[in-house]
Amino acid sequence: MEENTSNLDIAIETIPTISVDCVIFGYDANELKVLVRRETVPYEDKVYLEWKFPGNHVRKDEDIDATASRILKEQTGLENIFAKQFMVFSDPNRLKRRKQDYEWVKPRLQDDRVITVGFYSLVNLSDVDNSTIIEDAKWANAYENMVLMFDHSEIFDEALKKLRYDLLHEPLVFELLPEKFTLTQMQKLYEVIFNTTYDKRNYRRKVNKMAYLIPLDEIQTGVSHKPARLYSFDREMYEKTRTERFDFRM
Amino acid sequence: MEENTSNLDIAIETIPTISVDCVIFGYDANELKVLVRRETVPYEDKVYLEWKFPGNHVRKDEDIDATASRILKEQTGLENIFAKQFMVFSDPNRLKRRKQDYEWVKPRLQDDRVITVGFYSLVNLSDVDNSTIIEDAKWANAYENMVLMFDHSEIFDEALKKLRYDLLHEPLVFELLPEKFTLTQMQKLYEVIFNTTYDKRNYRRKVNKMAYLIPLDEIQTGVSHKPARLYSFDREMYEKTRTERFDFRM
DNA sequence: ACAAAAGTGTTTTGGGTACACCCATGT
DNA sequence: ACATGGGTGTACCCAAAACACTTTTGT
Repeated sequence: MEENTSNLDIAIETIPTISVDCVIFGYDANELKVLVRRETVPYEDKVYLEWKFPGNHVRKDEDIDATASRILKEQTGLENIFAKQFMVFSDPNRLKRRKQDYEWVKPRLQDDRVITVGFYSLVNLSDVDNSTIIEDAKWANAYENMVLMFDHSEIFDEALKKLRYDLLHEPLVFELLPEKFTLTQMQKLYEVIFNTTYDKRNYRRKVNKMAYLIPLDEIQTGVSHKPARLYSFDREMYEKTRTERFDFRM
Repeated sequence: MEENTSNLDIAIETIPTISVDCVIFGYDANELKVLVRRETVPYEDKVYLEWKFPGNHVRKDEDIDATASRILKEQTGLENIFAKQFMVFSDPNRLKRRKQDYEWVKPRLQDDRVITVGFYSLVNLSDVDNSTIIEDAKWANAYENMVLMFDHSEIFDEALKKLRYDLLHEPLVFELLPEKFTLTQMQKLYEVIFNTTYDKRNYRRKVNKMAYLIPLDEIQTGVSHKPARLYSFDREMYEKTRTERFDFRM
């Protein structure tokens, strides 16, 4: 679960049996992406190229949200981005499901049983400087159904389920959008995450009722068509006007 | 986090840094209840009577669902009852928030840092034989706002939030009802959990659309008024007819 | 002028909500 | 006969969904 720290550091600083794994979703060019890291896994005279989500052990003095923030900073260079725990994965054999994976991870562990807390996160890809920050990592299409190490495919499924669930009940969509965005950008984002399409007029009627969606005196530039009005999200207004039963279903 | 096992057993069998705490909800006589255990906490020449949720460390060979099942069996005598993880609590100081609590728990721990996974559970109180099973425990009114040990008040708040959330999106209500129930019992249960009231006719119109709610050729007995028809939940029918967006909102 | 996306209203349908009386049973 | 909860229908309003054309800009 640990790639960036030596065994000695683990012994000194971390809890050997608890890790955090992060499913980092990003949005770009009408595609939902997810960050995976490449690992070279030598096994029986072969070398496998495999992929997994970034993860890390929990340090002795931090809570799991701090662990997740630390991982997100390392992977994306960003701080204060949205992240949320969604599920604990605790199968005693979760690291041993394939021999080569277990052989790869064993020397990095102090204990062969690691319970991991899954976090999902949303980042706006235009905020990420891919060239400098990310090595041995790629933004994969989230619907590509990659084979991942350990139980990470299962972790992905649960993360996507929870992302969709939460997106309908919390204003998460604004974590994925730039500060100023068009209504079409917002609509496309829902469409790509829920893998569907919405009627433009009905969609706009619905979002126009949201008092916390502020139309700006500003329009798109650099597009070869009628430029769209930009909007921003007013979190304060949202907190003031939200109701218990509110939902973001489109 | 551990009351029923000696320190030696912990050393042999369990993971010292990970526990499961269970918020067990039960329904009876129009009241939502929650199971708390009494602990006697001696501190500075006084003895405090305090309450907490039942919890236990995770054993080396079990996943956290098995840990939760084990706790539920110990506390209620019931097996195969609904339980669901809802959140991880990982504040490094969560056991040290009050001195007397920490002094009490310290000798029961191998490690002063324990991360706990919160589970909530739903039981039908008519299935529980309180007289024989539960010692040093009581079913408290869930809305009593008890002061609990450690971070257990926070755990309760999150459990109730998740219970309500899930109740609207999964057929959990049937875990709390007896096998055969009346529509009024079902309505009262929603009302007590959401602390509100619903119109009887509108409520019935809504549930009558649920194909998996089977009217039986059987009526209540022993009531001094018109006896109500009994219904049962057909889980197979539910699985067949449920849709992605289904919800149980009343 | 053309391409490309922005922006805008009406109609139909179904669900949510508010509301009051008679019925069947036990005591 | 009375008390108690069981059981039922209608009217209004609003939200969801289906559907097509004009506008503005860049090239």
